[in-house]
Amino acid sequence: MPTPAAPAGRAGRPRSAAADAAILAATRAALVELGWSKLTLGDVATRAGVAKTTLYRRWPGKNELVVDAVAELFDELRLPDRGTLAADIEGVVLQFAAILARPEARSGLMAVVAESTRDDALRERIRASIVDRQKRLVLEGRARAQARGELPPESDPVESSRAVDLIFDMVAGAVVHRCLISAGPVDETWVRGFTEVLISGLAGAGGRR
Amino acid sequence: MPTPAAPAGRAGRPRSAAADAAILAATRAALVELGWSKLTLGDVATRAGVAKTTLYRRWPGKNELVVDAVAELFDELRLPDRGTLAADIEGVVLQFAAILARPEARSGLMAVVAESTRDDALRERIRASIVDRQKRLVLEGRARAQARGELPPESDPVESSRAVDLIFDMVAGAVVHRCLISAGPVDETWVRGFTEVLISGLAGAGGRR
Amino acid sequence: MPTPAAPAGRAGRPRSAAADAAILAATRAALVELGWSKLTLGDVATRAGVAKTTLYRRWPGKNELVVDAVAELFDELRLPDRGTLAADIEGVVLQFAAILARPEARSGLMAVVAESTRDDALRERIRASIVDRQKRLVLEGRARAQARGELPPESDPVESSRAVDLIFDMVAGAVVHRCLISAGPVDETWVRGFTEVLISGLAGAGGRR
Amino acid sequence: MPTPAAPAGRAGRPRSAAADAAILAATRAALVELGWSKLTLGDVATRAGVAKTTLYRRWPGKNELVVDAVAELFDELRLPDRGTLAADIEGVVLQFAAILARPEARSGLMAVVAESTRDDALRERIRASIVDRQKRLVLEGRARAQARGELPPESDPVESSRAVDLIFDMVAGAVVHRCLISAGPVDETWVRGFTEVLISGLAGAGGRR
DNA sequence: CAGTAACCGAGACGGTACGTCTCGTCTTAGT
DNA sequence: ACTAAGACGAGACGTACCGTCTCGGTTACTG
Repeated sequence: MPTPAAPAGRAGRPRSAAADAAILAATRAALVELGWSKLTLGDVATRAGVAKTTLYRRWPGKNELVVDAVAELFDELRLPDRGTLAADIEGVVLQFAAILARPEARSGLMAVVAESTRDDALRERIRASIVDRQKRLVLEGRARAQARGELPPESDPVESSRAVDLIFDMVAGAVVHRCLISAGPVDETWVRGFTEVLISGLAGAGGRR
Repeated sequence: MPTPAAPAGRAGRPRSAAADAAILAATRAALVELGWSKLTLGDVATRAGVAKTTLYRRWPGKNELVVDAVAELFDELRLPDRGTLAADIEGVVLQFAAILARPEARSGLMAVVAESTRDDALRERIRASIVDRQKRLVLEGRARAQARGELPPESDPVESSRAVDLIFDMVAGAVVHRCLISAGPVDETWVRGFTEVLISGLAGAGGRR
Repeated sequence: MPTPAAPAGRAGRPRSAAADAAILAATRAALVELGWSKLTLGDVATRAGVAKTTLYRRWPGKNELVVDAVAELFDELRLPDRGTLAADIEGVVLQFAAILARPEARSGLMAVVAESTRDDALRERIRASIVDRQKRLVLEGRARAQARGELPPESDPVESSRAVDLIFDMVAGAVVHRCLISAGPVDETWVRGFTEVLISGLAGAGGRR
Repeated sequence: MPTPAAPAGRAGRPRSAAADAAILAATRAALVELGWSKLTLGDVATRAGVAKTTLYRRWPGKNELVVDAVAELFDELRLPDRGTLAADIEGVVLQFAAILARPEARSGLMAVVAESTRDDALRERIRASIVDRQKRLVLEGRARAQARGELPPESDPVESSRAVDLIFDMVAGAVVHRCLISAGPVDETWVRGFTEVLISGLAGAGGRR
């Protein structure tokens, strides 16, 4: 993820591999303690036992560093097999909410999204590292539901991809909004209500088509 | 919205009323040009033709100022009467997306949300000035749909309030995620697909209950 | 000497007068301890109990600051009245050597001269603050010698000014070279030898003219 | 001049002889373009087509490197035979001034002198490489003047050596001060005036003794 | 209608972080 | 054992904002 070293990759001392991991871990630790706006790259470097120059050699700035540090968190998400589509969705929503309850994700994620509204390269980095990377969960869930006969198989591939995007926006959007904006609890009651509306909506809308 | 003047409001020169409006307008202008992270209070003061001291006398800091400046934007939202619940929702979603397309809203909103993850007073300010204030749209929409006979009347007031919150999270969340995170277009196709799933979901979930 | 405040001299908080003196004293202290090349403006600011910004608001950089700090040292020079021109010169030469023996003068003076070879504004600052300012000693000495009848009165004012410059170059140059470059002792023997050659030269050259 | 290679000079690849010359030339070129304070060893290495490591293996640091680079410049000085002592002195003074007009000498020389005030090893290096090395000019000049009968032969060898030092301080000091500190022109007028005073002084002081 | 208290602009203040630069060292691979 | 290349920890650079403070001056209530 960090900017690669001198392209030819030959001469000179190679970059320390350990430094990358230490920097990302230090970034998350600093996010927990200080939040995004009080996080400074000098402090991250100190925590990582690394010079500031080393950090700037690998990432262009705070935003890109935080994207990479946060992106790793979402790779922990797994789609549990609970027997039904509804239960699977409830499971993944709870996991997602649990990650968003962690301070390093809370303040980091929204902040880089805010920055990305004025920086196209950053928006792409977020899309590639976080958004598109987690759409796998929607694909897996749908495939599993189709195998169980809960959903009909795909016909139109364009329509199919559009549906994945929509579902991802609805699920991720609702959870993010609940956790971070309206700041209500993501408990069993809320998750069950949300899943019920979503499943009904998918069945209803799909059936009408 | 700004911190009120000396308590009882007695002696001394009163605060300039014009300054408040000038400061909020200057804040929005600065958000458009610079985005949240490069916005400085010194610059806002200069744009507003006001001393930095004046600004700090009225707002505790950048975050609170931006919340107030952004909150005014969402008051423009209106629920159009297009004859059906689906059409009403589509209308308000498009308006919401239009506001989120404006740079002063894009970068300001997400940034203060990010900051609010570490500042409870700020979270409350956001909830009061932006979130709760716009739930009126959901209430209006439901009332109108009930008047039309598209939705059954309320029975349980607790359940009713919970449903408003859920719907608000789902609508606002999906639009925010689409606009700012996955960064896809909010066009007719997407809005129709979203509304279809939502309406079916509400009907299905409501009917099953 | 420092850059003056906002010209109009009216609005705003006035500059602290104490800060100037504290900064120049701190600069000399740092020169003593660290020498010119290891002197940092951040350290000077700390010693003076002042913020770095305050320092940069008043001086453009290290060179100008050191010139001002060092210039004050040479204002201590006095032309003693020892009865004869030769004795007066010996007195002032010994004083000059004593100043050049102090570490704040030694490393500061040569360093700014070195820098001035590439910076015309700095060269002018040195000339105005140090060189021209101390030519008073030559003028005083000559006037006193003329009063005593040791030297004839001036006739041509152009020639007179040229002679002052030459004598200053010869005296200051010899002492500086002895102290700082060839690094020999400036003791009674050396001073007497130097003065003897100089006085004879002045008499001889003057007489021939 | 550079630090010698592995003591006895046995095993392994021998040091490139060309590198030394290239480094000193690159140092002078960098002095011309950048001056002492902006000269960096990394830049010198690049100009010389040499790795930074190579440079540090041969010189302890910037100061020593610059001393060696500048010292070579003064070896160009020659004592011309113009028939009289006065004319010889004028000739060598003009040559000296011409060297001090070159930017690599101007900024390099004073800077290392400044550094030498806090570094005894450096002062010795300067004295050995530059000062003592050029005293040959004074010795040659005196010998030639004695051969012509312009000066009496030496009697006391201690006194003789002391006189050489004094004359060197007076000549070099005056020229350096004129060129670099008071920053006036070293033209025919100045040189003639200076030489006149000096010669008279030597004659007068010598005669009186 | 005089006093005075709170406001206003301007700008200097002590801090802190920025992102860049150079230092002198170290670690590669290649000669 | 040397070389070029380049990453490394360290730390100063000069700039930009922060939020506070100190000024002289301006209102508009209150006594």
